[in-house]
Amino acid sequence: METRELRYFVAVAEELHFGRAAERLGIAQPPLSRAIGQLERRLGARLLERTSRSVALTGAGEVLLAEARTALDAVAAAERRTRRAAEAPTGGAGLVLVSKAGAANELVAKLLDQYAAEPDAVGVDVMLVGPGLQEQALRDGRADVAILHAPWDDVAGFDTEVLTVEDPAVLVQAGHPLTGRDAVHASELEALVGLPAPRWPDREGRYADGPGPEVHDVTQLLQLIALGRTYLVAPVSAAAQAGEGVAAVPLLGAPPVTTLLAWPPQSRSRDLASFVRVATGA
Amino acid sequence: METRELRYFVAVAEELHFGRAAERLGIAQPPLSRAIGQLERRLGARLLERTSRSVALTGAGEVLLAEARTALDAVAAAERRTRRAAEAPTGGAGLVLVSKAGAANELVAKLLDQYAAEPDAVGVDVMLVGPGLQEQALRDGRADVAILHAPWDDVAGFDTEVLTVEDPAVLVQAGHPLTGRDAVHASELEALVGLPAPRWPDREGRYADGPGPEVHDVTQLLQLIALGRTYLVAPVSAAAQAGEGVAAVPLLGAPPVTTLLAWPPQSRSRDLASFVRVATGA
DNA sequence: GAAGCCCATACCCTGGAGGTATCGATCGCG
DNA sequence: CGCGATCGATACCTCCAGGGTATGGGCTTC
Repeated sequence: METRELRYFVAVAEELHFGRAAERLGIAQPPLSRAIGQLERRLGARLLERTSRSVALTGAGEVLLAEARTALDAVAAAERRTRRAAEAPTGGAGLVLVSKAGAANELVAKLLDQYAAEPDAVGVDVMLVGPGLQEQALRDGRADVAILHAPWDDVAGFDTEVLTVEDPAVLVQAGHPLTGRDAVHASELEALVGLPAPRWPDREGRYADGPGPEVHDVTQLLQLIALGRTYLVAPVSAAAQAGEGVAAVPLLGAPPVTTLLAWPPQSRSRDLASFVRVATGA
Repeated sequence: METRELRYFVAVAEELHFGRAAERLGIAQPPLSRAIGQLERRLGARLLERTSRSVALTGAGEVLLAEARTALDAVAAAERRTRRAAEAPTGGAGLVLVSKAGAANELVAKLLDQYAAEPDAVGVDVMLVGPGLQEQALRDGRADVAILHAPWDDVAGFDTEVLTVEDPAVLVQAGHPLTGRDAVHASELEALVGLPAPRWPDREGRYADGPGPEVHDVTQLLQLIALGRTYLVAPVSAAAQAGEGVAAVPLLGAPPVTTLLAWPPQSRSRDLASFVRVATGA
């Protein structure tokens, strides 16, 4: 199977419409129909159930959609990381670290300082993205190593090292009724806080429907908290840099927040290995 | 990048010889030279340093080799799993479980029985391979779920659930001096056992050089142990099924052996999920 | 039943992948 | 030092696969 075929199939599977998929791919509809037909014939599997009015995925089609996405990510990662490896000696960054915008700032700063002091250190670019998007950056090669927060971020499929374990806290507007309390229990959180959770964009930059403000970075989020429009559950350390107008209340009965370093398991890069070694204090 | 280009590059990178790589790929040498040249031009990166007498990987080339291997595995997995998904309703196996030949037999049997009793159970094929080859089967889609043994097998990159934790033991010929002892400490194992470790084939079916007999399944290995030609460190449960002529001595000072279930993290298959649920006793 | 939507088929054309022949550089050897 | 052998690169040709346009044919909708 060629990546072109996988790209074509993913486009059709996502659009469930040959015409729109072809437009998205920048080709005409007939070649797309043929390409999918050939793919089905060679796999010996029906991937799409189509009538002249609708297109639907078969079971095999759903399997291929999931597998094709990860395969295409792996190919994209190969291309990006190779490009970066070639540029690295001539001024490009040797490593890209991705973190949640606004999170774990102190930790990251300390980490970068420590690493920069190493004799064989290479340049490190820091990339900041919304929650849940770091994993994607790691998978498709835009980043080499990520700061993740279990249990919120999905750690599956990466090598990890734990950096810190912290208790969670609720961040609300200063003066909110909750701030009068010593702590909140997770089970009563929703009722007591009385505010909608913020909504972050997904990997295509779109927002799901629902209550709660749309946010795309932490500065913006902290302002919205200070204005009493939303709240946030975060590690206690985040409360320190929240600033004016925001108060933190310890959250009980919730799992601790583990900050960890994650990287793709097949990475055998010398630079990455030495970065991880420094980060884990070995 | 197309998978064809990645296959070509991997062939050259592994052979470090355009002629042999072309032969392996079943094409002539000139198109291969051109394809690599084009790849380098499009990536803007020199991948191979070649003189008329030698071919060597550049830094970028090494990165691409590692990344390309995992990308090609992902593509192969997409193809295999799609094929299997299409065959499943008509008699093919819905799931493929891969385990080390001869290991954890009882556990696996119990697991399969429990799962088969589920209302929505699908057929499960069991695939047995040599140590260290299960991960590859999982990565390239020949299997959906594996039984692995930490810390011997490499768990990186998979979702896992722990099944059992056991103490390790040394399996030697019955009557071996060691069998007179209550236990052995890991640090003194090599000196006391006085035998070479067995050698298993790697992913291409080749054996590394060194002392110790070449083995490719556990029956064969147990016979060799009974003949006093080699020894094995295994979880204590393995000793039970070792049979005549083989004795087990507890091994101290070594990490416990964790038997775990592993599967590719992106798998969203309903069947796999229910298998894992049964296996973890939830 | 007329119109519109949408996927499949028919047919043509071009780019690029693959083949053969050969060059040019390098190394070993007498 | 010159000769042959080795090996990657280049030149040139062929052919097919991937892409385009035109159109058919099944459904749905008023």
